[in-house]
Amino acid sequence: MKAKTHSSEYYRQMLATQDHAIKRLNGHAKIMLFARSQEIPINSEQAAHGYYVISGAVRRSAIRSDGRRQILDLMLPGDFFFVVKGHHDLTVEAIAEDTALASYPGQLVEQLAQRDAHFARELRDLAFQTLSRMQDQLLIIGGITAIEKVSSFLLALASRSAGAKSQVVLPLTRYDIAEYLAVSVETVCRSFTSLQQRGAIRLAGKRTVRIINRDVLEESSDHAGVQ
Amino acid sequence: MKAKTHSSEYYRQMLATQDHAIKRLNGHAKIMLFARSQEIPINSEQAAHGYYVISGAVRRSAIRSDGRRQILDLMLPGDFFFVVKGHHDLTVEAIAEDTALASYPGQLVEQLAQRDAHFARELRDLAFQTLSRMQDQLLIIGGITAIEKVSSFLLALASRSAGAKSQVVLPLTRYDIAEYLAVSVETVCRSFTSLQQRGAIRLAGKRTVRIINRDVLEESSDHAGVQ
DNA sequence: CGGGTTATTGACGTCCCTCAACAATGGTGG
DNA sequence: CCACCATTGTTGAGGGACGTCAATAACCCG
Repeated sequence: MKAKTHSSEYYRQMLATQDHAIKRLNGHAKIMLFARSQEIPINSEQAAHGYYVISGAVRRSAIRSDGRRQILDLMLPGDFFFVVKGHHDLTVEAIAEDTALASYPGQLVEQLAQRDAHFARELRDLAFQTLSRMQDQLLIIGGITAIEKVSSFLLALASRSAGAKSQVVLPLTRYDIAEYLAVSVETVCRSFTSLQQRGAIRLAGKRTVRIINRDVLEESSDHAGVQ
Repeated sequence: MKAKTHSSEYYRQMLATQDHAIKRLNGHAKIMLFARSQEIPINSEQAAHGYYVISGAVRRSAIRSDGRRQILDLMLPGDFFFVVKGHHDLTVEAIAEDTALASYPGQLVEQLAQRDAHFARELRDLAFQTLSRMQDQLLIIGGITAIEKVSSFLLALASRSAGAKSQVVLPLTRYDIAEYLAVSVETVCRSFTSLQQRGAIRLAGKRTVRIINRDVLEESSDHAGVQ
């Protein structure tokens, strides 16, 4: 049974619930649907193109010289992000099937920012969102053990995803998680099973994590807890 | 023999050589000197306070729940950075003795940004600088082996530091490097000696690294090279 | 000179990456 | 609908890399 693709109107209604400064441009925003692994266009204008994640997930990643891929940022529903023609060769692509984005042409954003100084300021705050996300990721990756990383990752995901905090639906594969945490896929799997054996989480299906004991999970997320 | 502390006028001349959009506010900028490990004030206004590094080095770091410290960003001469009253408890402090900063009051920056849309745009680009730095760091930390991390770190430092690229003066201790790369201090040391044995670098004193063979160093900076 | 910080090297144990095999899943076409 | 195949997920064995503990050296500054 395949998930039904929603109408453009459906996504536009979801978009209306957002609370960003950008919402003032919603009238001019285009709703775009992406398949898994499909690249988000950069539209190489001068101005930085803006996107808002309605549903699904998006990753920004870079390829190392040795071929490995490192996910640099992970955008979830409710997140806003810019796409600039970076000096590095990094790609931005949809992770989940049927990822819905609202697209704000850089031209329009730039114009409004020039007219409205208050809007320009909120735009800057939006950029700090990205910075904050990357800081969190840096702290997660900087962990010593793999269980530490996976635990922090799950907690971060739980706090970012809307609704019930005790159940997290992973929008990414184990491979994506591995590339995000800079560990091998096998280690990610072993960490999951280990956390399950400790009674911290329970896997309901491959992609759904129920947080059984948050204390144990938080304890595992720092090095003292793992010992 | 202690390095002579320069006059405020000396630093102001160095500041005049900068090429940022912020230079228009140089007249209102204050020159501030910091000792090693001295914290940079946040001035908790609403507006984000701006700093330009004239000489020395600054680190932004966070303390983990297990007590370890992670350096989240490293600012070198020529870099511009903002200090916002972060939701996380992170500290910003000088690394090197006699670190000289130009301080741009958030109030003034905000005002000019409101008057001049072009300036506001350049301000946004300045924020992307920070983003770019953190992306580089994420790629470095995401490396597998320690030698990989140290090699990338040295190369990044060499490309960021002005002047002769074949000689890098480390503004930070081994401990700082360890906290930046998220590895132990001992491993940092071993990586240095290992790179020296391979003929990639040569340690001239504890804090000066001469890059003997850049090819070997670049080869060590990806995993294929380390094998 | 003396004490505190910084830097280096060794021994040891553990964690994780690699290779490998296999299971489970999902989509496609007959 | 089922067979097939690619993708995704899981578990085991083995070896190398790194963290920890420890001792010592080098350095800085009073």
